[in-house]
Amino acid sequence: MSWAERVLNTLSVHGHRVTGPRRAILEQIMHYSQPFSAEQLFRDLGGVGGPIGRATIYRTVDLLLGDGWLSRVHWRAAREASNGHDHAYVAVEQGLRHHIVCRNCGVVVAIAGEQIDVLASQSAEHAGFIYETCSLELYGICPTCQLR
Amino acid sequence: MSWAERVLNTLSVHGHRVTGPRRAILEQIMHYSQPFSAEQLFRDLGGVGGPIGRATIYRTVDLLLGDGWLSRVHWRAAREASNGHDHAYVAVEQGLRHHIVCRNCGVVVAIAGEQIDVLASQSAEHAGFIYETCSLELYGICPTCQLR
DNA sequence: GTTGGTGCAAACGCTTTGCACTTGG
DNA sequence: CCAAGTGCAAAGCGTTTGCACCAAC
Repeated sequence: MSWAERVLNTLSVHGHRVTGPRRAILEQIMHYSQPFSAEQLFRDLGGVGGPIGRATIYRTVDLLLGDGWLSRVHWRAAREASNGHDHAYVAVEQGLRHHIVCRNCGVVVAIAGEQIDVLASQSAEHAGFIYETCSLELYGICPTCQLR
Repeated sequence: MSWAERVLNTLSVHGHRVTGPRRAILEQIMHYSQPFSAEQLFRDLGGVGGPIGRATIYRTVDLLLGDGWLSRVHWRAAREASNGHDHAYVAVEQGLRHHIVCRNCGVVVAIAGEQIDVLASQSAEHAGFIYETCSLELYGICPTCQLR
């Protein structure tokens, strides 16, 4: 079952509707290997005059973000890779909340984070906090860019 | 030497000027214990008609961000704590790049991250990347809020 | 005296909103 | 059926920019 299908199933279970625009948006998101912006999504889905309105894009991105299906990336390198837009998003695979972004080409690779989660929860407790969640963004140069 | 003084020294060394507005902005930032937005900074420094223009706030925040003196926080909880504005910033103490944010009151505590950095660099290498840097945001409930 | 920094106000562009229409369940 | 979802276009608003003036070094 693909990421898009999993998202649709969950939406359905949560009482949301599985609509054409949502299918199209999810499908498009799956094709990205780099952080993308809402505007870029809009453009790639047909832009002005296309079948999907801007508002729907933003509302859907918000929905996905709220349910943890998307993660925001906001460092300069990531933003630049995403055409200069301020907010870039990355699809989140189950259990792979963390990711590493290439500062050169912007490609994103999800990484397993059990150890990170453990370490994070320990750090939180050390500060007296009740740990809830964390988000880690790594930056570096990907294998492909290293060869150039 | 305070954070503001350290920042000013570094700016000076880098060929930037130590001006009144910059002093005021740095001073104000030191007073925050929660993530703050550019707009909030502008308001707290006098707002419209005040001694410092909006443009200066934004330009300075950008400068500080670029040199790593500020860190961006962008999760919903943090944003809400920061009056609903999209971008929230946190002053970065030397070596304490990571921080934990209380989901309830928004208070921020810096945390040491040697272990996190080590783990991050290992994860990056495991993915074939040349590690450069990382940013970790933890979320939880602070000691004070736990008592309520 | 230079040149980087600043303030102002207008321009920008991403995001949100109101409302009538459409559609999924 | 009917509430959730959508499209459109306008409004909103945080952020950037151009330009003349000012002040740090």
